[in-house]
Amino acid sequence: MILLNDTDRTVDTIKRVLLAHGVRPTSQRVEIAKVLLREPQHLSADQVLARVNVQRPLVSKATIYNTLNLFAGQGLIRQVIIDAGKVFYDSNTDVHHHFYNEDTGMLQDVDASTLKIDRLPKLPEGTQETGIDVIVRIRNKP
Amino acid sequence: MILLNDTDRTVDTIKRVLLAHGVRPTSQRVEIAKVLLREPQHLSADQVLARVNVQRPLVSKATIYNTLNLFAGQGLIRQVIIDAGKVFYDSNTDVHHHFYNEDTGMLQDVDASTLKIDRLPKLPEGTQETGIDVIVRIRNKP
DNA sequence: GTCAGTGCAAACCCTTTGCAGAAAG
DNA sequence: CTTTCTGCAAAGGGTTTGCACTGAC
Repeated sequence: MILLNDTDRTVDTIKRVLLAHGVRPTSQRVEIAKVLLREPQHLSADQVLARVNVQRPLVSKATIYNTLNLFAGQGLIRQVIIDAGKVFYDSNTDVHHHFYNEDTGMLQDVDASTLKIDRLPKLPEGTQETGIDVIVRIRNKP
Repeated sequence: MILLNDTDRTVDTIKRVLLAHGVRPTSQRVEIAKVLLREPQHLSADQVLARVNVQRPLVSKATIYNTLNLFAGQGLIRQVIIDAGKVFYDSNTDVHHHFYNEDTGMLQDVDASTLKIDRLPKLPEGTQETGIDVIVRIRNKP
């Protein structure tokens, strides 16, 4: 996981992390990384936009989307797709799964060790696996 | 699974299936069911629209969406969410999982027996499970 | 100086909605 | 007859794009 604690979250460290992932550290990207890499969290693009721009407008919506897609492509964060039109960006890139509460909309981590897939299917000829997404959908008991 | 072979796919049988699932069998719904319940398949709303209206316009886009959501709510079909804005409707309602080929966009069934989840996580307090979605993402080998 | 990155607004895509007319029981 | 369903077109929301400007190296 590429999370940075408070002392690590200096602009210099963040720049180094970005460069290590093949991402040019522009000021906007550093701001976005600062928000995301603070702790394990699930944020929508809109939430990232809001948090980056709390004080004053630092990054535009277009750049938020470009950057989130770039980060995801470089393995800095991970996309979690919940519903049509509900994408979360997960700053925890370790192998893990998710609870999705359909009543509250809340997304919650499921540690890989507590949901064990013990048999993997044979992949179709000529393909390679790029990841497994497991979403356990839950609802509040009536 | 609620699939109907050729001899079963009479309007009367389809109407009976719909009624058994608490769905009023209007002519549009019968047409949509006829397309979906033919075989196990993964269709987008647009594909369903196209197939229902090959000969002549029988069902409008709004009704396609209304009906697909209704069918999914009544357990006649199942939604599979792949990407933001990529929803497929799966006429196979048995417990099973999916391969998603990111290169071709193809969705493929994974039989439940070949992907075994042997340990389930403890659900959060006061919640009940409504389903588990597993998507194995694959890519063509270079 | 050159090329990549950014911001803005418009464009896009898929899905949902409001409402009047049509059909089902 | 009453209620539900359908169709149309318009609205909606989240995301992407085109293009001129800005900033990084």
